[in-house]
Amino acid sequence: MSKTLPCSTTKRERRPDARPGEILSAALLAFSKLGFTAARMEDVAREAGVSKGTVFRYFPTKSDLFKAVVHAHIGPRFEAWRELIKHATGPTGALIEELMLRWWRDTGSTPAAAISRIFLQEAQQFPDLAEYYETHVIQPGRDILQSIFERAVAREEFRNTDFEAVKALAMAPLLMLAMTHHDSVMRSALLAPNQTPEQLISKMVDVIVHGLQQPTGEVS
Amino acid sequence: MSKTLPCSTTKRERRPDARPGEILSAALLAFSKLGFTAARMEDVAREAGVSKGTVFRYFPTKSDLFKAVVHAHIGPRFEAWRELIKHATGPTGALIEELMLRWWRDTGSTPAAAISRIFLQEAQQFPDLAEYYETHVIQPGRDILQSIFERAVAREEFRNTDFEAVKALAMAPLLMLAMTHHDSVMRSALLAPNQTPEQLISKMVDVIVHGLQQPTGEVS
Amino acid sequence: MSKTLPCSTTKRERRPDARPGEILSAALLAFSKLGFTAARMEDVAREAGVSKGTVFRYFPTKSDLFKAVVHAHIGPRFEAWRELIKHATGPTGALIEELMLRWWRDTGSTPAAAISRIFLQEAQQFPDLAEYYETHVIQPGRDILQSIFERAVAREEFRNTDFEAVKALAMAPLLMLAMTHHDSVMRSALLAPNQTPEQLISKMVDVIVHGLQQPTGEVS
Amino acid sequence: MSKTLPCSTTKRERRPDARPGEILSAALLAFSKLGFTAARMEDVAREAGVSKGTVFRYFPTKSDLFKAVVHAHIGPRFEAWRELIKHATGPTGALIEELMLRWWRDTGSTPAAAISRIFLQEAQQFPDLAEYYETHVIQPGRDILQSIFERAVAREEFRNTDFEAVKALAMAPLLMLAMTHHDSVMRSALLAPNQTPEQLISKMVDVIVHGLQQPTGEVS
DNA sequence: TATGAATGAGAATTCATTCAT
DNA sequence: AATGAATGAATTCTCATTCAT
Repeated sequence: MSKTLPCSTTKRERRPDARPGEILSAALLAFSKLGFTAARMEDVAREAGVSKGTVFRYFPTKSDLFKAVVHAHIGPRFEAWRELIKHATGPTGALIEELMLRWWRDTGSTPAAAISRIFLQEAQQFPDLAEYYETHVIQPGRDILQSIFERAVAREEFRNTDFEAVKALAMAPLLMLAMTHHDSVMRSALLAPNQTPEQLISKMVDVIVHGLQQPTGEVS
Repeated sequence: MSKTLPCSTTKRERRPDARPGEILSAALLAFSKLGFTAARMEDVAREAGVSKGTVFRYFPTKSDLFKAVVHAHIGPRFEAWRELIKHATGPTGALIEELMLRWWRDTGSTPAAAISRIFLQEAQQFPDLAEYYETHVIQPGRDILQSIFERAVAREEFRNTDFEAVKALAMAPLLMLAMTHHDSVMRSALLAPNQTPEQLISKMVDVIVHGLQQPTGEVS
Repeated sequence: MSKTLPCSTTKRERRPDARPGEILSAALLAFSKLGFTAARMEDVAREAGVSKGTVFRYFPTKSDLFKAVVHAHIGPRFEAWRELIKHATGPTGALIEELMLRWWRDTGSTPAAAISRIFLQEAQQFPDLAEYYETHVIQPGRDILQSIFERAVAREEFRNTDFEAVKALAMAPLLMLAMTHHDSVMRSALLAPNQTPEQLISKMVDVIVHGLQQPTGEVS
Repeated sequence: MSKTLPCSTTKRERRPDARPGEILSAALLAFSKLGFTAARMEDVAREAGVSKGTVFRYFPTKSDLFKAVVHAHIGPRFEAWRELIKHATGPTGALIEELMLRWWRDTGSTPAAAISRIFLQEAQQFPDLAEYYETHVIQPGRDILQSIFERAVAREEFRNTDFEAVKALAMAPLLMLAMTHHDSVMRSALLAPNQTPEQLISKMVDVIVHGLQQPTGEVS
């Protein structure tokens, strides 16, 4: 039955090194569409173009796969951002806008953004991941914003204040934007019908920066 | 023959009027902990102190139960808010702060807030609910904010601008706060260690209001 | 809350004596539509216009209910038929036709006919019922046919032969007719499009009687 | 050969080609014993020697399994019968007897006969199957009988008459025989204690053929 | 006695995981 | 190493039966 001629053409392309990456991409897609519980390993396998068994060869359990997805997409660009801040010369408002638009372009608008959404739902099932996330994503993010604000105070652009709330004010809309970007219903909660995410980001930065500027006159 | 030996606490109680509400509460809890897919109907039953069968007596399917949970907790206080706005006499900043603190107290900090989080993850499975949510929650919310801003412009408190982004700026942190409030990891993404949600809200309103005030001087 | 005035009008008609009969009728209907397993006790209750609890008051289990249905509709008219045979004077063909048409009118075309169909499917689950059926329905039926054939031989209408097969030949189409009468698909297996059951019965009797008549000539 | 070794080690076997057939056989057995509703998928699995999951791998739902069972056993031999008729030379009585005995041997006495019984009880649940059955089993069956009768008329063996009733007279006992063959109680309704199905069939054909022969003398 | 709410064993179906090929 | 057939525990949902009212 299975007599194969001694033909040298290998029908299947062998890319064993590429496999894990393809599986991770497929898994990110599956998890972002359905969440951790509802996504099926078979979906991941099909999307990755391999068999179920192969997925399990690289990632022994579904949880392992999820953790690997998170690790593969997490905490990537802090170094680049720190460089940007270090060498920035212009006004802080423009710097913040630049950083936010970059984050949106590189992370928020990509499938990786779904990870935050999944975390929001299922972090409790992965306490070790959650700790990792806290250490490698949340804290660095807050630190970077803090350094920007301190720079702005030093440059006498912003009044000195408690910046904790401002960080939340700046990060929350971005995260919401990212988390809702692939869901038509929830997206409309943030984004007006003809508004692009980039426009929203620019405008928000504008309001925040205004709100933080040195008071030229009195404040209510 | 009668195998029922210990008259333990398994008393049947007939309280048909109370059951649906109890089940709904239990379901909200279960869904908010695990999400729609991962929550088991048996969890709901145990939490409500009834048997599996009883849950199904009142809610024929898991989807029906979820929809009932949403309907029971959705779109509640718009009328009260509109009244508040209509009779408000003080500065707009104080009005916004009052509204947001109320929302937090009445909704955001309660288990009902989990509904938004579940929606974020699984709305696609419930298109009819999503439409309802859009109509009865999101749109009214946006409209109320819009009316506040217009009032402030009329009173010459705020400069006139495109308020779409401001709405997002105001709503996103509240939603994030609500969605992360019951998860220790994600909560720290927004809230600084010793900060209360109320403090965060007040401070954020302060920054936004500042950012919208009539320019006393020039803007960068 | 439920204060009822000392009004003497009883809202509900009390017919405790009629209850079991109504439940049996409802059960026959339900069983005939869906079979024993698929029919639900609640269907029976609703059809009978009582509550589930009431059904169980009269018939402790579903099996008991089924057995009661069978007993209520079984083995009914043998005496009447025996009388008819005893006093018959005309040709045997007419007698058989008369008996068959009566059976069809009184039993085969009524809901009671469904019992045979259900039996066919589920007799194994009710061995005691099956024995009862054998004793009180099948044997008497065969005996009556036997007596008719013997009468016909005595009257020199029929040639003497082994009548066992003839009984099967006579009974099978009637039973099939009864069992398929309420199912449009299977009914067409027997009944031609514009044929009535009565026409079919008459014609079949005609053929059988012909086949049994004294040979006037030779037989192949 | 096909007896499973009494070795208790539950070895997994991979025989994807053989599985569907084995499952179908097991399902036919289970359905014929209990009917569609009462048969459990686990029964089918155990009978087939596989796990529940394996049954569902090949047949996604219980209905699908039943439909597959029907298709596997339905309407098979019409071509063979038509050939037989075309080349028949002898008397029609012998031809009919031959056909009926063949049907009994090849279909009526096999487990496949149970399909008719299940249909009789539960066809309403499968309207598409019912239509298929009507088209591919019932109609061809009637057509074949019709062609035999017309041949007999042409050969002047049978008097010309309306054959619709005769078809019913011929088919009903066969179907009843098949449907009751595996149930000891109902079987005795048709078959006398020491009678074989083959004897019954031969004798019935004899009576019918007699009843249809050209009248040598007068007819009632 | 009648009701229908409550129960829980059981059935169909799903899917992470295993393992023969 | 790769495949996908096979497994069975877990999950939704059903319904005969029980029992508080």
